[in-house]
Amino acid sequence: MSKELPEWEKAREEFVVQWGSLGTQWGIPRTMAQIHALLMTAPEPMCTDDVMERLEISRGNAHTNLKDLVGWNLVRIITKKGDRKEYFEAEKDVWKIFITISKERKRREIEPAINLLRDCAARTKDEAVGPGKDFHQQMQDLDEFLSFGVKVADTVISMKHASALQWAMRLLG
Amino acid sequence: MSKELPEWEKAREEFVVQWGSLGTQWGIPRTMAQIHALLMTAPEPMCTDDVMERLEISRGNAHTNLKDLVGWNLVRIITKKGDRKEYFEAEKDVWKIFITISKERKRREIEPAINLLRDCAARTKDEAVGPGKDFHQQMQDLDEFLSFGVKVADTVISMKHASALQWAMRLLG
DNA sequence: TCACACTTTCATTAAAAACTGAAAATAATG
DNA sequence: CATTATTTTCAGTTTTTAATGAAAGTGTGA
Repeated sequence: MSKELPEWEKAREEFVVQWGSLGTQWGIPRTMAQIHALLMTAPEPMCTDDVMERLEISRGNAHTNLKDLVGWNLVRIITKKGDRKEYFEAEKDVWKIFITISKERKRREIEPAINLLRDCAARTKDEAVGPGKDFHQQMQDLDEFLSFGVKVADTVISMKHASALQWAMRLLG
Repeated sequence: MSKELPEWEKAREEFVVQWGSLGTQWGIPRTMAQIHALLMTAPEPMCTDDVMERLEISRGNAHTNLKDLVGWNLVRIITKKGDRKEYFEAEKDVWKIFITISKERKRREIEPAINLLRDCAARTKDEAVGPGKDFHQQMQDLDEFLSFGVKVADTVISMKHASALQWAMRLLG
């Protein structure tokens, strides 16, 4: 007797697989994106074996990617009493997911870039004319833009969903 | 006699190399990011051979990545009269770069995701209770969030830098 | 129309990234 | 403390992605 999945589980299957492909285009490992999709749509927290079985992947792979997701603060570990296994549960609130990803990307991707730009700007601060000056200016422009973006992001990150929505609605007119 | 680079060119060298590494963390091919960095800081448009020589990469590699950057609208082709070579010039205006990247990412990454979410939501629209309903709701929430984000992005994309700045300043208080 | 300058493609190779599976480490239980 | 359940690591393998370099294609001008 095979497992005849209910309709919503078929849609979920599709979601997981496709989210995985989209992930790779985003530069996110396929398995990580799939696990995230799986957990975002999980009625209950899942353990490593659940994930392994569902996605037909190895223990090492499941483990590593689950822990990476925890490192991204997109997934948290749940323990049930009388059970020594770890269960994993994804944040499902879309606004919270957005905030979390914004924070992490800022930290991992934007801030290192800003550091590089500042370093390059500092090294050329005495260039007064020509290409050297232009280079310095370009580094500074990029730095200012990203730094300003970070400020905006920090503000949004600190907002409640409702306030952010209100604010954005005003923009849309 | 070796080429003793001026100070700003050393900083540029650093910028190109490091921007390349940052790129890979972003999911952008190293060479593509390096070429982009090189062109963003180029006093003059560069031809394929210039890029090959500077980055010590093959013709095929240089060609493919230059054309990919053109496909991203981050670089445009310049022709000089009396010269049949193509020269490449990157957009240097930070705000324009931002707009361009936003547009492309929307098209390549967000819109396909929205399509998937809508499909999954549609397939489960009749689920009235329990996990099936929750799944449907989750797909809808994600869809709504991303669609709203696209609207905001479209508005920002259509704004002049100055207006966007003014608007953001208001947010920052 | 031939030769040349340049661009594009693509089969092959190289490099990087992701995944496996099993062993080692850890920690809970009795 | 010994057993057992579970997590973590990692050397080796597979898969994917990127880069090479040479050949094919294109189009311009003599």
